[in-house]
Amino acid sequence: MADVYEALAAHARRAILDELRERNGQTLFEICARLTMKHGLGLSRQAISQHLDVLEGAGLVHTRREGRYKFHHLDTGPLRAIVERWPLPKGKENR
Amino acid sequence: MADVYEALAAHARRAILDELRERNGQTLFEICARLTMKHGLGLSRQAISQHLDVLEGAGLVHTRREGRYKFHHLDTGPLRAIVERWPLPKGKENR
DNA sequence: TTGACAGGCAAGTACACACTTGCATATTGG
DNA sequence: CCAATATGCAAGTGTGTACTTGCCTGTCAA
Repeated sequence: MADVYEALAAHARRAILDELRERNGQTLFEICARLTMKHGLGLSRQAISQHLDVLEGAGLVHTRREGRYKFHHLDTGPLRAIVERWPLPKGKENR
Repeated sequence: MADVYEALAAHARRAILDELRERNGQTLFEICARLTMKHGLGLSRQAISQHLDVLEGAGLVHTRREGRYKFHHLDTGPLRAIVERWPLPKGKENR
């Protein structure tokens, strides 16, 4: 299981998280299309699939299989470990 | 200026942040010694120095020069960008 | 069934970066 | 001044990993 920090290290993976935050539960092909269109990333399907594996390994993405579709869901929970490890300065914890 | 995500990607840099959280304002040599002792990392001085440069570039560490000493201070502020970009699930924002 | 669609597996390539080695620069104490 | 301390600079090496290419498996509709 890869750690959260490694998962966040790649620009493409952060873009995927952005995409899932905007529209949760997308399939691999949807993510491919939208990443190419909106974020201007020209990545192959396999590249994105590999990134999704890393994100899932870090617990940032959960998947749900349905027939020939596989839907990807964002889970920001693991990010809490970051701000718990190095607490933020007081004043605005709740945005 | 390197981004926060890249800065957090390396295990050694996270250990340095841990060390600074425990005892703020350390010099390079102090960090070297304590990393070797407590965290069991066998890194050269230059390696740690390079890591500190990255952390400073990401705004996670600020430095203060004083004679031949250079003190390193932790700043967790940039971490806020992470939880603002992908908000945490409701319920426990303030631990 | 056949064909189209959605996804998975595996090996190869290329570049980034973590780490080292060697030398140079500044500050302080004797 | 001289030696020790604390740090900086620069080039080289090697491994990890992001990305590609090629092929295979599974699901649905006609």
